[in-house]
Amino acid sequence: MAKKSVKTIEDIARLANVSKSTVSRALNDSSLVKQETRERIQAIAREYNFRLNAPARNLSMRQSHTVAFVTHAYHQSFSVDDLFGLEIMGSIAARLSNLGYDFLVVHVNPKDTDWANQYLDSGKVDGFILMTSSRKQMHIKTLAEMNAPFIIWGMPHPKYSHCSVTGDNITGGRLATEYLIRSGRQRIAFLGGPVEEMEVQQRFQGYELALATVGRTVNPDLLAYGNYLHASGITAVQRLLQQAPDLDAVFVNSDLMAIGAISAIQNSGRRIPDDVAVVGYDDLSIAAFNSLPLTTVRQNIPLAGKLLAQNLVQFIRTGVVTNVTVPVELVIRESA
Amino acid sequence: MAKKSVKTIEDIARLANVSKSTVSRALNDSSLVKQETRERIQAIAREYNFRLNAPARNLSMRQSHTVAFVTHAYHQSFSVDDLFGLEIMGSIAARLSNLGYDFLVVHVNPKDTDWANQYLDSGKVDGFILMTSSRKQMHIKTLAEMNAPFIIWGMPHPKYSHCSVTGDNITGGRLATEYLIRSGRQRIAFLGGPVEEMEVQQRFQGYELALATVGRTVNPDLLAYGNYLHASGITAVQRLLQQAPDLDAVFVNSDLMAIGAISAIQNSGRRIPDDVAVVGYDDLSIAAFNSLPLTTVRQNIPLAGKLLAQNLVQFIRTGVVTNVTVPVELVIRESA
DNA sequence: CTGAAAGCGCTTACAG
DNA sequence: CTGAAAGCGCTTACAG
Repeated sequence: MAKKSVKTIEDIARLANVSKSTVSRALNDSSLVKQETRERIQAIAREYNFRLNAPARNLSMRQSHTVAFVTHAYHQSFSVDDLFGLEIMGSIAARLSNLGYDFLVVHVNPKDTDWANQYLDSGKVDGFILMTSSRKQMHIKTLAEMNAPFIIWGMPHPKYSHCSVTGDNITGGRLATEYLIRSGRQRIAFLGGPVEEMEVQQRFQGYELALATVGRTVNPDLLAYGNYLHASGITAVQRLLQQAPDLDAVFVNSDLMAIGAISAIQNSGRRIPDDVAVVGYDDLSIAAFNSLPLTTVRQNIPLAGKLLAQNLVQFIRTGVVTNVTVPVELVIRESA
Repeated sequence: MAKKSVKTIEDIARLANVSKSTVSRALNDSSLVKQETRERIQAIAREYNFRLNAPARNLSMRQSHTVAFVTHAYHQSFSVDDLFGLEIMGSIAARLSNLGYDFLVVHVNPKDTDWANQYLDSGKVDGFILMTSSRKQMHIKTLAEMNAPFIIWGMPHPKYSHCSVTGDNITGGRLATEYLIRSGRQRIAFLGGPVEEMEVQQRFQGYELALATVGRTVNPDLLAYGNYLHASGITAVQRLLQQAPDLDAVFVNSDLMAIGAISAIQNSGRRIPDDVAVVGYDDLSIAAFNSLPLTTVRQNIPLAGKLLAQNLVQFIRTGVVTNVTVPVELVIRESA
């Protein structure tokens, strides 16, 4: 297994009898080289299994060609609670890789306010993808004010102009509630994510809208909020059950909370979906795997990830800021 | 928000009235600079929020200071089935970051045999962390033969010398089985991962050992194999139930399969743990979240991730190959 | 302990 | 369409 002898474009240049410049252009598919030369050089590169040196290229171009995925890290270590992030990671990585970008995962310490500088000023990354997190608003502010390229999953910050991709939360809330109404449910509870989040307020709007359409009105006893995570689904639904023991349905803002809610409801002696119907949100892979498969509002995670990747790269390259919302759909299984 | 004016070590050098060399040394904590100078320079760097440029540093040092996490990608997109990988990712990333390494995630296409070259020869990464995957043996061969620095989760390949960290599978199998025996179970089934895997064979050894200790012997009707994933737990346990309708316990090689197995067993009209006890493996976060919390063999994921990170970095730096096994423990919840 | 200088392997004006 | 040369921002022998 001989040490590879062709390691730099200079080696290729020698082999092809051209200059380094031409090799560089050929390997970058520049239209500045004659097609025939380009193909000849590319063939040689392929033959010798040659790869451009990334650090050299990045230094020269003053771009890292890599993007950071900033993880929220509710806790010290990852768990199912981070499943949404994991699932979307897959499609982000795929799209990024075929755009020629690498995918760095950055686990930020919530107290650390310096991470963005650390990765940007060092030339390690060209931009950031920000997922949901309790600190999201603060992070957006930091990034926006330092003029860092970034994109977020969720509603854009009202005060700053930046890229985002978000689900259609109003429709999501409406779809879930309409279905519950059509199924004959009379006392439909709303179990939201954090009240202060725009996304949650929009899902609530959808809920309210659907209710209003059939002449109903929101009952404050039927409202509770959690933090999207499993444990909060349990406690929040217990609160609901106490405030309104006769509820017969609950629209939950995440699958994780829905799974928690289901077990708490079952423990209270009620049957699902007979006594109370539960609709989740997201359609993570566990929604279908759950012992009681979840009826839920499906986010289009593959599309969302793809857009997160390509719109960030587009922003890095051209500076155009996009705010897109991806459609949701209701998938009916057994919990409602 | 003025554009930053100090961007390179040259700027710092000017500010500190020293040479670039000295700045470089000071910022790298070299003992070659007088402590006082070093501290003065570091203070200036801090004041101006200066970061060394990573591509330049990497080019100069001919090291990327980044490690690739190679994901198995059973499917196109991530799901709960990749939860083990996700959970371990957290601790790997943490340890890597405090060793000064970055964490790239590489989603390899199973058919692609070229990914390793692509990342190594381009100087994008210094080494690889390989998790479980159907192609693991082949990937090890590829990496070993190209002399790439890497570490795997699992048993090392017999033919090649390389780093690894693995769980104590024999003890894991023994612990689970002994507990089931102590609980008075008479017909204990073994639901393994892929038969051809060393890890699975070792868990089987532990199972056999525990049985032998109380004078029992392995009944072939009580054996089945899956692929660690949820769906295979369902089908495999159905097979078992057919071969041995009177089984009263099953030791399952993953939590994911265990969850599938539980629902299939319940659907067959049997109660858990009363009629049949189920012990899982791994103790992923879902084990505790499951509607029927899992009794399971806990892998020490935080420790495993930490070792995976630091032993790979150690190998990169010094060439010493380590093969370590981390302990397991039984955690008793409600499924057995 | 410090500095001047070469070198890491690319890209890209500039000139032809 | 092609090449010579400068430059990207570091590190590190080498000399002092």
